[in-house]
Amino acid sequence: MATSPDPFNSRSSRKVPLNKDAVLSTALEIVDAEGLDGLTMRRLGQELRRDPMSLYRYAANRAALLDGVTEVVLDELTMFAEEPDWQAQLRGMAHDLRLLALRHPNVVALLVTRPLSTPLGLRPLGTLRPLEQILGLLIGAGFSPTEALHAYRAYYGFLYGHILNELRECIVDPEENEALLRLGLHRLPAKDFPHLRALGPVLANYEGDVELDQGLTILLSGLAAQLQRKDR
Amino acid sequence: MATSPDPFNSRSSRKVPLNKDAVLSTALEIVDAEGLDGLTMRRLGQELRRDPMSLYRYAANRAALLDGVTEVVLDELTMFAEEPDWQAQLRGMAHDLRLLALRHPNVVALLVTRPLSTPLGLRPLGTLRPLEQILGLLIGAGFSPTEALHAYRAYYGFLYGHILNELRECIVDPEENEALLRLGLHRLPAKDFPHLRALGPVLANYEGDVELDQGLTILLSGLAAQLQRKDR
DNA sequence: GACAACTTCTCTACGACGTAGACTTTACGG
DNA sequence: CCGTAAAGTCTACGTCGTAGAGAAGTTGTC
Repeated sequence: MATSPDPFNSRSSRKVPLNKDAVLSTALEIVDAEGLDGLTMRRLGQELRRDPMSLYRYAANRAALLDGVTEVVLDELTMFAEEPDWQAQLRGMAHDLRLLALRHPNVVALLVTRPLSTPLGLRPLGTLRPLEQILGLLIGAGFSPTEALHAYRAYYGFLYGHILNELRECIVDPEENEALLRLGLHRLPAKDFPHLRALGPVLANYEGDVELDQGLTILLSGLAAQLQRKDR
Repeated sequence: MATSPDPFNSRSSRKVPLNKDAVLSTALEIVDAEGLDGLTMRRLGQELRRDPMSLYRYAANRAALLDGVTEVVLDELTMFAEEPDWQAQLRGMAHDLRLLALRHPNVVALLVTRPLSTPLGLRPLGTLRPLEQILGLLIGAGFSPTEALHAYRAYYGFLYGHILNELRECIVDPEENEALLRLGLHRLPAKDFPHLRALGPVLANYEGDVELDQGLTILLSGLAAQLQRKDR
C-alpha cells in the first residue's frame, strides 16, 4: 500500500524537479486566489503534487516562503521608466506600485508588515532595490544624499499609506445602489458620525489613481520647493 | 484528579468574573511583550488563570480578539488637544499617533492590516472615530466635505506610511558602533547599493519625530495652499 | 553492469493551535 | 431548597508547521 494517489505523479511530473521559482510563483497564485491564510505548506504541496515536506528544500520555513512571495511580487515592478524629470519618474513609479498592489492585494499586508521586525540590512535584496534606485534618482536631481533620504521617506511613506488606504475602501455589497448601504455606513450612529455618513456618496465612488495623483502633487511640489530654496 | 493546578484559582480570583476590558487589556499586554503570534487563546487563558475556552464568552473568536485589541489601543489616543489652528491640531494628532505606535509596535501591523478586508462601515467604531473627528476639523477649517475627505486621505496616508517606515528602521545590534554594521548594511553588495551604503551613518541615527514633522510641513503647506486658492 | 554518493521527495509522528459541544460550578431570587 | 442563568471547564477533533528517518530517482566512476 501507500501508493501515491496519482500514478501520473511518480512518473512524468516528478521527472522535472521543483525549483524555487516554481514554488514561489504557485505560492503567489494561492495567496492571490485564497488569501494569506490560504497558503499553507500542505495546500502548496497539493498544488505542486508533492508532499508538503518537499517544500522545505526550497524555503527554510513558512516565513521564508512568505518572504519569497514578496520578493516575487516586487520583481514585477518595471525598473526604469525613462521619464523627462525626477518628478514625473516618481509619479510613474508610484502608479506602478499602486497597480502592483491592486494586482496582489493580499500580498500588500506582507509587503508592509513582514519586514517590520527585520533590520534593513537583512531584508531580501529585492525589497531594497527600489530604495537604492530612488536615492540615485533624487541625488541625480540635485538633492544631497541626506536630503534624498528624507525625501525618499516622505515619498514612500505617503505612497504606502495611500495604497493601504485605497485597499481599505472596499465595498460591502456592490449590488446595492444606495451609497450608504453599499459601504455599510447605515450601521453608524448618525449623531456620532455626521460627516462620515454625509460623505456616503463621495466615499462610494473612489478613484484611487486620481486620489494618488493629487496627493503626489502636494508632496512633489513641497519637495520641489525645497530643492529651489537650496539652489539660491 | 484534574484538580486545578492552583487552589487559589478556584476561590478568590474566580470570584471576580472576567470582563471584556480585562481580557482585552491583558491580551494587549501579551501582544506588546511577545508579539502577535504570542497571543494565543491558550496563552491568554493561562495569563488570566482561566480555561482558554472561557475567553469565548468575551470574544467570538481570535479574530474578534485582535479587533478588540486594536480598539483598546486606539482608545489610548487623546481625543482633542485644543490647538490654535487646524494645522497645529493635525500636527499634534500625528505625533500622538506616532507615539502610540511606538508604545505598541506589535499592534501596528494589526492597525494597518486587520481592516484591510473589512468594509468601512463594518469596522469597529473606535477605528472610525479619528476619521470622523478629522473630517470635522477640516470642514471647520474651510474645506468642503469632499475636499476634507481628500485631505484626510493624504494626511492619514502619509501618517500611516511614516509610522510603518519608522518601525522598519530597526537595528541589528545596538552595541555595534560602526554604523554600517549596526544596520546590517555590510551585507549589501557595494556596487549594487552605493547610495544606501554611503548613507549608513545617516540611517543609523534616525529621529522619527523630526522626520515626521518635516513630512507634515510639506503636506500641510500643500493643503494650506489649496485652501487659500479656494478663498479667492 | 555495479556500486556509491547525492539530490529529491515521501512517510510518520509530535506538539501547538482554534474551537465545537457537553458538562460542571457558582450566584442568586423565590 | 430548588430552578435558572451566567461563568468557567473538560474533552475532543481537525489543521497547522515541521523534525527525523528513510525511500526513490539521478548521476558519476570504475
